[in-house]
Amino acid sequence: MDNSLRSPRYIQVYAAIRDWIYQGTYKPGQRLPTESELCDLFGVSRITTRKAVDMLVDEELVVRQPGRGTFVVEDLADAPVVGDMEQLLRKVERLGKNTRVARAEVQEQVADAETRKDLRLADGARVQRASHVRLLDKEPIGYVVTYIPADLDVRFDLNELNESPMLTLLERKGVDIASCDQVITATLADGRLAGLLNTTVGAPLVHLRLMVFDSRRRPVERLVAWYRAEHYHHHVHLTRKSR
Amino acid sequence: MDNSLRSPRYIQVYAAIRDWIYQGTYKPGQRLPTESELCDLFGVSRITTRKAVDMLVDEELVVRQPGRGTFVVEDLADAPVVGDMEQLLRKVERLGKNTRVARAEVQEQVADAETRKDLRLADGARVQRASHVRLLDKEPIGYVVTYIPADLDVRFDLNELNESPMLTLLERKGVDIASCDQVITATLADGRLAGLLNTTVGAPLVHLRLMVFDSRRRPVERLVAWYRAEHYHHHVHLTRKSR
DNA sequence: GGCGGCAAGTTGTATTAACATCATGACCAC
DNA sequence: GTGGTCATGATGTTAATACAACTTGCCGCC
Repeated sequence: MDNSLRSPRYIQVYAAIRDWIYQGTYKPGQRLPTESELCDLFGVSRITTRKAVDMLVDEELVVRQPGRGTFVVEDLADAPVVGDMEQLLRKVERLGKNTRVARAEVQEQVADAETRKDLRLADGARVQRASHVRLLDKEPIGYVVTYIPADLDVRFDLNELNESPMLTLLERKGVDIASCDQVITATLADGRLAGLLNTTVGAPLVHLRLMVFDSRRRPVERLVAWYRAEHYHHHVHLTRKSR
Repeated sequence: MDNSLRSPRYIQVYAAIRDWIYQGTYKPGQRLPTESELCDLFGVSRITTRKAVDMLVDEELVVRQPGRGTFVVEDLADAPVVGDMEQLLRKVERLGKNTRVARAEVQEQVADAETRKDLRLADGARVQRASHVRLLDKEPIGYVVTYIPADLDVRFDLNELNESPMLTLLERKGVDIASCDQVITATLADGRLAGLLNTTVGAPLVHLRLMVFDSRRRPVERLVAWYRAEHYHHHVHLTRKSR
């Protein structure tokens, strides 16, 4: 490692490994050299190497497997934006405090095909389905439907759901929420949604789908929501660790 | 720190400080105890403390100022989701390779009011405005307009813009891209957009606004885009560092 | 009075060291 | 053969320590 450069060594190591990956020296699924081999290769200590690899892990460019090694992730091609879920949890919690719910419903039922697929359930499996309209200053801003596998053994009643969002409740009930996938797109209000959201048919809506997983990557919640566009702005802030 | 718990010490320290912040023990703008004070408070080494604070910095809950201290960020309330910009850069680069552009235009002009505000320009300041329709398999999927301050002293021609997205070009020309803010919402196609995107008036569109900043937080690009909803799904993957 | 430089305090980077946890395969006892 | 045990090597966590870079305020010199 060249010490005359301004950038710290761990950045240089990070950039070098990152370039290996993007240039195909190490291909998806392949194992990287072990950390001590990397130490020897770059002539740095293990802490420095680990800090570099930590950055790659944060970017989800590589995954570490204790006892086995560090591997380039399989799906480099269309990796989604990666962020920190802690923020979503706080955001949802705040939303729950600053808004009210209306038309709340909850029932246990047999899962429909799409829910079965997303939650990886067998035919005829049961789910808890909860839905509500969310109000900001008595004005409806979104319609939210959530599905929870019945075999998760967590039950909700209407009072709870009026108080806190499902995600907050899940956590409070001890479900170890670990990650989620969020897909956002645009759609139009049909007659039913227009009625629920007090808007006109054809109004622009933000359509959000959320899958929540526990630490063993089992799906624990499926959420589908429609928000009135004028009340929903999905804000993402991205920063760069280095050059 | 309790060693009998399964979670590592740096996670415990992280959670403790995080809770201080959320519970108002340390308020926005306030300085946290110094790292060595934190070490004494929790009875851990500086490495452990730093790792905990690193996590808070990643979440943008606190900012470090070398030589001064570590401070709680000012705007806790509606902090956007924070992620890694490296991924966006790669994504944009791939998009440039997998799609084509049509109706590309570029010209230097006086900035309109909104662009002036976003790019923090004075009255009468000039910008380069570039616009194009992006095609996937000859089908228009989005209409993109970008504004670059003229005093950035970076010039583009149509050939370049046909080849690579603006963000890729900016980086290639040596602009040190450091962070960005992205806001996504839904809207409807008006007559002009419907024509450009080969769709109908009233079709659902994903509306994206992007502000790009350099390492000194100066705005270097403003991007406004409309994508046909069926061709744009904003995918976010969030993971959790701990409990 | 103003300016420069020094000292103290804080974060930034880096090393060496040790032990814990996990996965794997070889080996041995049954 | 089957199953348990152990050694090995990988990542995970933590410690003690040192020096560098930066900010700020104090203090003395001019």
